[in-house]
Amino acid sequence: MEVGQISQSSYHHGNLRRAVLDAALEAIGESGPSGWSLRELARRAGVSHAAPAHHFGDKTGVLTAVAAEGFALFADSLERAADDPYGAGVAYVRFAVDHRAYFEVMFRPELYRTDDPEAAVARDRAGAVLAESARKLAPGGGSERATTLAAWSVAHGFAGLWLNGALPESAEGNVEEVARSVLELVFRRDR
Amino acid sequence: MEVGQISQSSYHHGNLRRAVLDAALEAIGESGPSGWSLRELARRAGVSHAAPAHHFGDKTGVLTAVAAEGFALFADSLERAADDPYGAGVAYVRFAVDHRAYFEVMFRPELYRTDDPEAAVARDRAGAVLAESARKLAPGGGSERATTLAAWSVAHGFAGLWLNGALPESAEGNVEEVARSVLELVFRRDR
DNA sequence: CGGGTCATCTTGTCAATGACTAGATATGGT
DNA sequence: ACCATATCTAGTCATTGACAAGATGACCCG
Repeated sequence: MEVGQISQSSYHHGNLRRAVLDAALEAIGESGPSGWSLRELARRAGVSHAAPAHHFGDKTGVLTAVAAEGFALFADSLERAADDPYGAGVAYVRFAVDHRAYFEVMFRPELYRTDDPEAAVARDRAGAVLAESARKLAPGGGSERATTLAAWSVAHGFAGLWLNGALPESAEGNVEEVARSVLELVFRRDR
Repeated sequence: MEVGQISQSSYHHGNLRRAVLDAALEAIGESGPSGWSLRELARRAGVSHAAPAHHFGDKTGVLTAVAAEGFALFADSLERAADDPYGAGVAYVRFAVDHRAYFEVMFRPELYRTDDPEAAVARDRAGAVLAESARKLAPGGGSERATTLAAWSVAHGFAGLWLNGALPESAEGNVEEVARSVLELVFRRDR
């Protein structure tokens, strides 16, 4: 099962599933989550126009796989930073910036099958880390739910605004630096 | 605002531009910002398959018009609530919930022509209200920019999370009520 | 070695779509 | 009454997503 550069000219690709996913991520990065065609992915991977559908069923299947892989990577990132809620918030934004193609699909339910088992498992894993972080943020107290939502919202909102270029000139300079100064206000409130 | 039962069978529609826009908003509400075709809009409006293109140029043109109209309505909503920053935050979320179809297009630059004059004017108008509100939130102080971004992020993020159904069970019950409790934490910090 | 089995990939096809062209029809100004 | 122009229709083409049927070769068992 070597993944390698085997079979440049062979009938069987060797790792077409991976190649199509990579092509999809590239295409998403260039023109958004739906600015490409299955046939374009096939061309990028150098295979026939129907080959991608064999591995993913249909276009939605490709996006489902992207979302599933994205949530898995996302959960990994969050877990590495989960000691401190503020760190998790920074990791949230950093993931969105560093893995834009994944992020842009993950939170767009109309694009993929949200009930896909693999996607659901990964999403729940990420959700568990967020919930745990939130519990550390607001220990006890009636405002726990609100605090949780506020923290999640500020990270998600900043990431979204940055990704779609809505931030006027604020994103100039180091994104992470700006993100930190914003997140601090909510994650490290002098209550 | 029935534009008219005029000309049910006439060659000219009378207000096709409006009819296509309404059809687009309806379609977006049902299946997302790109889950429809120009020809479907034509069918909904009862005109030929090429009629919509005459008024909007192409599919991107329809989305551009939706975004422009959306930003105009958005600016109106914000202006009505601009006295108090917290009220503006609530209006922000309420607009997203009440005018979901508009909102889902407005903050997705890859879908439309962001440099469209009409869209740009409306967007700037909304931006000005937000900036003004933010100034009231954090009068002076070096953290003004961070506070502004945090407030914007929390409203935008909550709206986005609610719209794509990411909030676990928090959205159960009155959305506005939950939104208020979240926004309060950032907009009315007991500093 | 040899044959069978099956996932992988290709070729062929079809309806739907976006975009374009040319033409038909109404509207309003003069 | 005439005509310039905006509005809408009919026709066309390349591209696309989805599907069906067939070709290829990897792997297994003897």
